[in-house]
Amino acid sequence: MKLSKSFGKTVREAPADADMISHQLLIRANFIRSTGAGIYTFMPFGYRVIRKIWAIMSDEMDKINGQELWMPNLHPAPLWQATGRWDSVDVLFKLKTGSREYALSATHEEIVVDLALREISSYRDMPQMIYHISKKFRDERRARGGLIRLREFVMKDAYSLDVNEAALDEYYPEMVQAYFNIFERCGVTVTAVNADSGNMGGTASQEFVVIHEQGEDSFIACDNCDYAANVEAASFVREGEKPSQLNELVKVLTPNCKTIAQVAAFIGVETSQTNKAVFYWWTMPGKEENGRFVFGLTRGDLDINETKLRNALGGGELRAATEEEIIAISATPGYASPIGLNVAKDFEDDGVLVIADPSIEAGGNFVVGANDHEYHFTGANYPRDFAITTMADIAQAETGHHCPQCDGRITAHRAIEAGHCFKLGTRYSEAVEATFLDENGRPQPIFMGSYGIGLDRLLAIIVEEHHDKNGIIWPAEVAPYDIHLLHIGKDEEVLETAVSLYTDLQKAGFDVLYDDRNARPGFKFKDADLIGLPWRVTVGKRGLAEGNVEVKKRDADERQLIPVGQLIQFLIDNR
RNA sequence: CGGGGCAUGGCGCAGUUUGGCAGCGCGCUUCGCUGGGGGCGAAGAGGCCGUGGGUUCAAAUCCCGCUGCCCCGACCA
Repeated sequence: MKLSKSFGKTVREAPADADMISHQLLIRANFIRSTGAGIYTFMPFGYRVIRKIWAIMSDEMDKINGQELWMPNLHPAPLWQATGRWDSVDVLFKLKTGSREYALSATHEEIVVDLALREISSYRDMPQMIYHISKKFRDERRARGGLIRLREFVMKDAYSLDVNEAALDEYYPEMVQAYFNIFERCGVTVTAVNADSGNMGGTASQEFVVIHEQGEDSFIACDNCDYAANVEAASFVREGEKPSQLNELVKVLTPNCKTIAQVAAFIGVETSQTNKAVFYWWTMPGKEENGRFVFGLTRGDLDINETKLRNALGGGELRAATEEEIIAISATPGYASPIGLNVAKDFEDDGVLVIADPSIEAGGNFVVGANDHEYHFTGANYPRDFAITTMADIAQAETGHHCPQCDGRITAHRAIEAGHCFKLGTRYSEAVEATFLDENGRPQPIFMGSYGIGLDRLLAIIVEEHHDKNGIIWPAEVAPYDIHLLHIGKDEEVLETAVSLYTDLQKAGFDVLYDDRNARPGFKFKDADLIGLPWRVTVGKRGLAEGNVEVKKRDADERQLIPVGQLIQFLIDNR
């Protein structure tokens, strides 16, 4: 490609509101252009990188017996209604035309399970793994970070179909390894962590995360062992002992102490010597009218993780309870505890659902609300002084907590989610009765797995990890071109040499970007650094007088003079 | 969806406080000089000041509504 003919051009300044480095550099270097919030055009350079990543993914998927196909992006509504996700997936783009309704492809489980229903009839038809690379559309409430969170994006999604859970369990690690291979070939350092499977449903999932302070995800990793998990799935040891002697329950006046920090300071104890109550209104999907009050209880120094709480409840939606709802269960906002409330004995019982974190037993003689305005109790102990409905791990893991696997401490990291693997099990196949006949002629549900990586996000992550103050530094396998060729000055011999190198390098199998513009050298060098191809070859009068051209790797400081005749062999040797 | 910010030529910005000719840098066109890290000079093109209403002799500037974009949070397959 001759730079003088390429579509679009590099710009000196990125839009001021581009916050992430990848966003700034990709715009400046003419890889992407914004078309709307969370909607981008891939310019020719950017699209070449997408195709390079695409090739890596196809290669790794094919190696584990994947078959690439191409599924549609317009999904008839009945397919999504059949799995129940037409109503439960709130980022789904829906279209209506006449009497027909469609969803834009937010993901492709519905299409796959529909295909499986038609194509898989016997255990002999499995195992299968199919995948494709195509557009996804999600009505994100807030697109952000350039290519990090988009409304329209490109995803590689793969789906495995197996006869039973054991077969899925056996295949799953191959996919995880393929994921590590993909990320490694793209030059990205990932950590695999156990994660919550969220709306996807299923039995297990792993997230591939890249540590990044501007990431929107966070995960927990042990400083000492290999324990790692998304905060929504991370556990930790509740440190603290029950006191040997239980104090008496005493009601004390605590004026203006509505927060844990205030009451702890007023009484003169650590926040870990208190209990924290958080109130939610919980609704199961499709049963909005049958909402229930949920009382979440943890030790005062810990926070409730809503996803963990939701999982403890078996799903559904949570929102903060209103003051009226709190008063309606006879609790006092700011001074609440389960003491004196009609606590449900179990989920069937009508009382108040109290979900408590085990941390309320790691300690004792707590300060808790007295359900009376401006009063707290001291010396509160479970189960002596109050009942709960159930105990569950609902507290958020934080930096400094004790690792659940070893003696180490855990640290919370901000991260970008680069990929996700789910063991879906029979969540989708049962919804549409996608079954097959086993060896005994009995119908069995298909066991599915689904595995996704966002290509645009991955491209952005590559830039986040591979750049310097001058521009992008593309890893060789994903670079849009191999060589940035440029000439300096107007000297006839220089021009002729550059033009013939342009042809010869391409004949030797290299992808070459030739800066043939009549521009000053500094200008060309700045552009070369910005675009960030692995090799820069400079033809100038000075070097050529000695029969040399200058070769520089983008990520190295030193330049080498190579005789023109040996350039191709040099580049092949150093590929 | 809650909070905050921004909207002036392709990009980056000034001008808005205190209403009175729409400006600067980069980029673009033409010409000349220059030629190893975004060079210099000269002459040009390009803007309904996001949008709808209002106040006023007069609105980029003041008032009200709307839209778009960015950031934080919530949510997230």
